[in-house]
Amino acid sequence: MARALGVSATTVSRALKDHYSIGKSTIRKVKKKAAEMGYEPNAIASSLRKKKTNAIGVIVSHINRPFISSLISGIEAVCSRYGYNVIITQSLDSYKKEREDVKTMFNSRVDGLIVSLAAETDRYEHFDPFIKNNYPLVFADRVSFEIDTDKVLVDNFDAAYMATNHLIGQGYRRIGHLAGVQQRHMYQKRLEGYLTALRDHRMPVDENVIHYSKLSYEDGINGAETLLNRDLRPDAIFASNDTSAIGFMQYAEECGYSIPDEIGVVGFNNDPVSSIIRPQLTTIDHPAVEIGKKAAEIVLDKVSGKSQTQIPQTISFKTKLLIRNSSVKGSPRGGSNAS
Amino acid sequence: MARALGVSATTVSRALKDHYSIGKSTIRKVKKKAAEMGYEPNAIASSLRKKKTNAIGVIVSHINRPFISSLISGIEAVCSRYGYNVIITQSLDSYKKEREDVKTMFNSRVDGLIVSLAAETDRYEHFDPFIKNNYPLVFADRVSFEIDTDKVLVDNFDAAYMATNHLIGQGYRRIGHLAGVQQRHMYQKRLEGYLTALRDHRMPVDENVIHYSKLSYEDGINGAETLLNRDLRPDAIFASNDTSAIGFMQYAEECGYSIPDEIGVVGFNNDPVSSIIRPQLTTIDHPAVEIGKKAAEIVLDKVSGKSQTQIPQTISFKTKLLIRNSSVKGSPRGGSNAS
DNA sequence: AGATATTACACAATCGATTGTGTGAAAATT
DNA sequence: AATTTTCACACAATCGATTGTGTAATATCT
Repeated sequence: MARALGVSATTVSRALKDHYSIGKSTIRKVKKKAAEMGYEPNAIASSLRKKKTNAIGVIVSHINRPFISSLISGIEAVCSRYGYNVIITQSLDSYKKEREDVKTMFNSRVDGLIVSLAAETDRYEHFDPFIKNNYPLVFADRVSFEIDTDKVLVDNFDAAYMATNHLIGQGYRRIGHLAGVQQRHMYQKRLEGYLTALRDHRMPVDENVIHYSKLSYEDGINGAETLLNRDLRPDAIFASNDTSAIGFMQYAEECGYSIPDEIGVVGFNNDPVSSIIRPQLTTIDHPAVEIGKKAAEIVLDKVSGKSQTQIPQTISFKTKLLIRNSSVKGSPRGGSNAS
Repeated sequence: MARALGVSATTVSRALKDHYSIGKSTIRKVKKKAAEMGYEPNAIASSLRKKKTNAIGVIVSHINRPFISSLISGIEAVCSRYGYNVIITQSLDSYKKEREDVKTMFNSRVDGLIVSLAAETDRYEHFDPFIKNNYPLVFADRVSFEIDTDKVLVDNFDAAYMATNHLIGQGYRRIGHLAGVQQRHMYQKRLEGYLTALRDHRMPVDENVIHYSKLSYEDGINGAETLLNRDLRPDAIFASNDTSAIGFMQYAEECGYSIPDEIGVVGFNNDPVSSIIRPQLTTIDHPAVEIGKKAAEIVLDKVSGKSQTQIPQTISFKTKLLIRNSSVKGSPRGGSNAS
């Protein structure tokens, strides 16, 4: 292309990169010409030759969810800093779509792939192309331990334990749980942490105060409707996400229960809404952006060959319990913008 | 590659696409072999040759915002259906970053570009590579009329007019406004719609009840603090987004004002939080996903050559006013899950 | 049977940047 | 002055799929 300015393509290519074998005057000349004719190198051709696309693939369930979009934001921030593009698809929690997405990503020859698994997924052969070719593959947040890859997640067990422990410490005696799909490891761990905390305090475990669902706002309402009508209703609830916790809380209030005095509520994720809702929701701070950043760093380290270890690592972030008004008896209903 | 099975690359390439000039038996043979050796075509090479990447670029300000992530979700849904990848970058509302992003997108040779402008942006030369090469370029939501491209947005004037009109109809007599950065066309139009509604009802316009900001939650609080301490405080507010509306509302409540009886509040966007907060927030339903879908459709139509017209079109979505409790005097504070 | 049409595939160029190797010319060395 | 070293650049192959053209082999027709 730019060889219409007298020199060979070789020279142009090398001049633009300050190659040692090109004369200084030529470099200046080429750069000037390139600038004035608005020349931009074709990344496609470069990718083909270098077998490197400078693109990282990301597969998530739904882009428009607070947690997921923060995750992506973190990934993009890191990738962009290192000159990598981010290609995104959403599996919509469908195993089939996820399969296709993985294939698409592979065909696009992304340099690495970050995945937050679809809810449906319970087999993992579709990741074989990446595994077998030793392409960087990192699972973020929604991971599976049935496949041997790098994983970045939070310590769900610990977080759930903290949350439940907190409710116990606040004097609640019959703590229920809104549990998620047990297919996903994260929700299993949250249930386990909850159960273990109860047992450690020699409190009875009652399956009747555990409600399984997909944790939507409506599921929270349904959960409240179900659990609060039991003979022995719970006097507190630990929900596996904020959305369902708020559904639960609002239904309980409509039934005339006072939060937190009669029923304590703890959520999970620290969605923006949790600090805006009144009473403010006690929840687990989930470092979504950090997880995204870390996942991206791992992938990029592998891509650049910086990372030595071939054995997959699992990075587990510690979470923080954010104690707010929904779980502390005697709290004011509104105000006190302490987040 | 797959020519290690007896035939030429030509034949393989054509067999996989059921080219007419390839024998049926050969096609079957090639496909079988390809399947069993897990052959996947290299999209990069294909892109280079066909000058088509099957990728659409998306530049937004911040990925992790309810509105933006929904926009992206819509874009991805359409692109994915037509076999296109979505490459995303976030400008972080920086003009400089947006510039770089556009260049990156161009170098990646995306087949089309969808942009929601950075708040800072007030020049548009960086889009020249797309304009001059006649690559599809569509602005979504945060558009500018200083550059001649396709645009997809909502009728901000009409929405603001409706919102203000509604407040007037509810008997509020001194309606304030939380206005956004006037750099952006959308916030100008919302201000105009607000002003026009007032004038049409022969109500006085008072700059003292208009508060300009970036519309964060804190900006909403500041706005309330400022406006409610004026000699003639507003008895209602129309905010240019939900986030600031909620900040305003909560601060007002903390000051002891009753919403909606003493002060009416209307937001903009229909963020998820708006129907969860109590009192539920009257707001404008902003079809973010639809805007994303439409923008993607326009781009893809141009890419595939379906679209005849060369003259840029502006698609303006009508919005709906969602009347909830924050603006209807005598409404109950909580409950009534009518969204 | 000979001529024409059809079928089935291979050849070779191409997309645009990259990179190892080759080669003149200028500079440095003995 | 002859030789070695350094410098500055061009040649040509390559990445892998695509595509217009060429050409055998088979089928169809008169």
